[in-house]
Amino acid sequence: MAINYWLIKSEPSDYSFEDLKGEDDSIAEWDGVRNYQARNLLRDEIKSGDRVIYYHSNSKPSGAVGTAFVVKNGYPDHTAWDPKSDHPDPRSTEENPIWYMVDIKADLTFGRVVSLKEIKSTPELSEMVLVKNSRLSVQPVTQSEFNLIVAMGMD
DNA sequence: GCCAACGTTGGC
DNA sequence: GCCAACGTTGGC
Repeated sequence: MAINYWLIKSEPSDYSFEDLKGEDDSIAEWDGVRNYQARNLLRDEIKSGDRVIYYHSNSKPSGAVGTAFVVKNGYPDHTAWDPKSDHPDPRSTEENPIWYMVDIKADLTFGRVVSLKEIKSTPELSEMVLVKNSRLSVQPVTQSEFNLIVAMGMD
């Protein structure tokens, strides 16, 4: 089965790509997503083996900084029912989870940031969800968009 | 720090 | 089911 490509956003002051690389095996739970559109992707669409672009939002400059692999399919986000977590949601329970997450493992580290400005000024990338709906924190990208951004980041 | 765009909530 | 109010995201 063909793999799919995604882009995930994080504020580096919250959780950066370097933080991910600092985890055991460079693997982390991608928790805390509290948006239904993104949740549906995490629960239903994003599968182990898929590749993701890691994007730093609210940064200087904002942009893509590396890639990661999905290493675990969607499963309930247990931080939702932990009142001490950063993103508690009392409506979500172990019996009836609302929110989902996947596990990701850092892969390529770009030699430079592929900035949002550069993405916006690249005609081949003008259809990206990132450009059209800047708020979705987990979003699909095409294989050609993925490959082009990697090529730009690794050149 | 400002604020536009967007998603969610809740009154009716 | 509409929509105003509110909260959040994220570029700038």
